[in-house]
Amino acid sequence: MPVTADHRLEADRLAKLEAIAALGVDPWGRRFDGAQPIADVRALPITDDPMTGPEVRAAGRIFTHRKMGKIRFLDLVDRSGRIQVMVGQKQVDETSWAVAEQCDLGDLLAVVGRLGTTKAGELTIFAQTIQYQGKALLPHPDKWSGIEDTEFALRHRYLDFIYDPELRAKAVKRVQLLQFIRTWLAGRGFLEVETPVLQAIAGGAAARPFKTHHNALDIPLFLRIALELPLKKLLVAGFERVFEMSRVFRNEGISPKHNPEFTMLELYEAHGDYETMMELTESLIVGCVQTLGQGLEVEYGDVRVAFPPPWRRAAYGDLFREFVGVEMMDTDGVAQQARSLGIEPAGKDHDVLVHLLFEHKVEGHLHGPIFVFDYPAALCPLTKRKAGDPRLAERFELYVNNMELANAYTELNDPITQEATFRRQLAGLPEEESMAKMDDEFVKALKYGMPPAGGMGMGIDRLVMLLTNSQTIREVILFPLLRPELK
RNA sequence: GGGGACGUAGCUCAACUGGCAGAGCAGCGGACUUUUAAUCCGUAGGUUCAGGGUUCGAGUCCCUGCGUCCCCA
Repeated sequence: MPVTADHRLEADRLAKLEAIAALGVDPWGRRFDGAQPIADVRALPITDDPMTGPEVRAAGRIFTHRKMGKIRFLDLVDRSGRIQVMVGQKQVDETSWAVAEQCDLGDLLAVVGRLGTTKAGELTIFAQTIQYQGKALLPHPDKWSGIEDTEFALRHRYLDFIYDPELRAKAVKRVQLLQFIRTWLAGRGFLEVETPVLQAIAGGAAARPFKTHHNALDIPLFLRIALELPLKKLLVAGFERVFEMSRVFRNEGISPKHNPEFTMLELYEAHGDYETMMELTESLIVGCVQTLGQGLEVEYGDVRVAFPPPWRRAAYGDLFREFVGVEMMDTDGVAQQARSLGIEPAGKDHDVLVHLLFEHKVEGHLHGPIFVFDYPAALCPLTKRKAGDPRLAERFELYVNNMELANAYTELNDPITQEATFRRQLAGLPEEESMAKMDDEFVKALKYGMPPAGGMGMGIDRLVMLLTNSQTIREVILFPLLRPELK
């Protein structure tokens, strides 16, 4: 099928594609066995004479080239590094030279040759044969300035990874972190499970869900906004230690810290509580920091975050008193403080006001890492009340650099209280910000007996941001959501 | 949702107060067997995001829309 060129530059490259095909060479390449990572090639011992150097095989993309008559130097890049290749008309076979003459920046190439240095001292593969591995029909970005335009980069993410090595490195670090977390949790006896993404009731968090429809059943369904409820059903089911690290979806704004789909880790440990979760969370994150091999002091923007344990633990109420200046249980004091911030207290639940004040006046001080524990109970419908003080819930949030990184509870396993908290809609809280969504199926599961448990949830994207010094969530997501371009 | 900035050649960017749309890289043709952003000679490449308006004249000013980014809620 003929390919049509949308642009003169594409037409130039199509002509070369045809020229390569005319040589009897498949312009889209074929299997090439034994390619050594370029970084490994670079580490090989060499001799003074390139003719006696080690024979190497490499495959990659043409990044730059310098043509000098009947000889050309090109820089080949693969996942591991970059190396110069010399292709001379007298040094390679006829077909290889003919192919080399049709090469453009961005094309894919495999090369067999001997490793040595040029007169200028550059480590070089002196090609004996080259195998064409594919054409770039569209011109790649400028070889030195790369991609500057954010929109172009986002719409051509695959190019962004080529021309922004830091972005690529972050993607690799993300994979390392996910692998570490999985291995670490498995080592502690946690079973990784997969629970439904499509749910009849999107519970477990306060967020607006994406809505879809199942045709055969003719029912509305939602994409999950959290992992919590099915995982707790698995505690009822007797799995005892489970985790899931996967996508959740929230139909809300996009910002430097929010992508509509993001990766959440949630884990549940039967017979634990929020204090066991603090220990677990601390060890897990310390392990994450160490696995990237950068020490326990991490640069983030213009601040340093110190992760050596133990981390500070502070009661929500104590922080509230310190930074708001009134007791969090002081109804009049809280209302007065709210008014001074321009928040009208009438018609709002006391605990809603408390948390608004907390967000305004306390969060900015939480450089962390710091565990903030014992939250106002009304905000926590899925959390066990504190022994001896039902106004508080056994919940903590881990703050690092003023950002909520993890959230954990002593899980509420009492179905009677659970049903009551599901039914209690807090005044002053928009419905999409409420976690109280009646879920009879979940309450029923609790009625069969869920063991006491600690549970923890962590935003993986935020963790990766923090540990890779990324200021936006886009930098740690392979393909961030973007409005499609209208044409 | 509100406010601000931006959108020019394939890429990176110029174009003064409104006055002939330009450069580097990439491309095309040529010279060159040791280059390192190779160099040199020549050449081509534009719906200035889209639509409307003001003006003798608009990339530039005004309006609307689209898109991206930033700040705020």
